Amino acid sequence: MSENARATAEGVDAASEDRTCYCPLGGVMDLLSRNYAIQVICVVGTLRPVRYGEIEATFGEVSSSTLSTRLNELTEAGMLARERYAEIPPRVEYDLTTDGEELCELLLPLLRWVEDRGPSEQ
Amino acid sequence: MSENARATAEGVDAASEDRTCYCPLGGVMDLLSRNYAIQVICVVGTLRPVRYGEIEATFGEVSSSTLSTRLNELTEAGMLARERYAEIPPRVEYDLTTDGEELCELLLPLLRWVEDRGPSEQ
DNA sequence: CAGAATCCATTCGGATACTG
DNA sequence: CAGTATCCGAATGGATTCTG
Repeated sequence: MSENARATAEGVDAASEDRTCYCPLGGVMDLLSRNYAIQVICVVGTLRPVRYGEIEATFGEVSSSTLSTRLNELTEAGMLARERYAEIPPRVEYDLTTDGEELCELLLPLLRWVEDRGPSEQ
Repeated sequence: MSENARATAEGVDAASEDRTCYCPLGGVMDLLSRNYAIQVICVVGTLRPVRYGEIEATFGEVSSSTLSTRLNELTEAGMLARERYAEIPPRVEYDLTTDGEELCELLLPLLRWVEDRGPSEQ
């Protein structure tokens, strides 16, 4: 979107036409609204590269199925890269892709801001 | 665009030391993961002050119940302020609170980034 | 106009159990 | 260790209807 897309009182009637529409969120926005998705990005970005177990430990309460699903979704969306090492015991490392890095840079400030205000009194 | 998009790998690496736990997402994170929540913040931030009908028009497809719910949640969370005018026909204007402004500043770059990469990716 | 209330299909995610 | 598969209750959000 461009800076000149400024909204004025007159822009009201053109609301349904010209104006930037944030509605059709891409698949990424959709993914980010899933449980722990944003946190996963940030955890990987903070501990990269990081193993599955570490991520799981970071969120003590998440179920493996949920975390696994989130990891797969973000990997398929091109935000995470999964490196599998043929060792015994198996080792898998997650890291951010270039896109993931960009996203993480945008997400970390958000998370920090949320933390700073603490558990708000609603 | 802004220059602060230059955190680079250094910022990420530096954070590798601390083990901040992002798990306990505050109520705000929870709200943001709801449908259209992030977009609502950004739409209000862009068109402020904005009437209910305008917001609804911006998202052509959202149902009034969903939008209304989101608006209430964000208002109660202190991100939005609702001003009701005793006129006929009734007029209600939504605006960002101070907190909402801060949040919007963090969210807009995210939305722009998502838009820029488009839905064509993968 | 700006919603609130209700109903309900769909989705989401936790628990559990099981593999390579 | 690093997941996947399955089951199922909980939460979500759309459609519809109604109101000040």
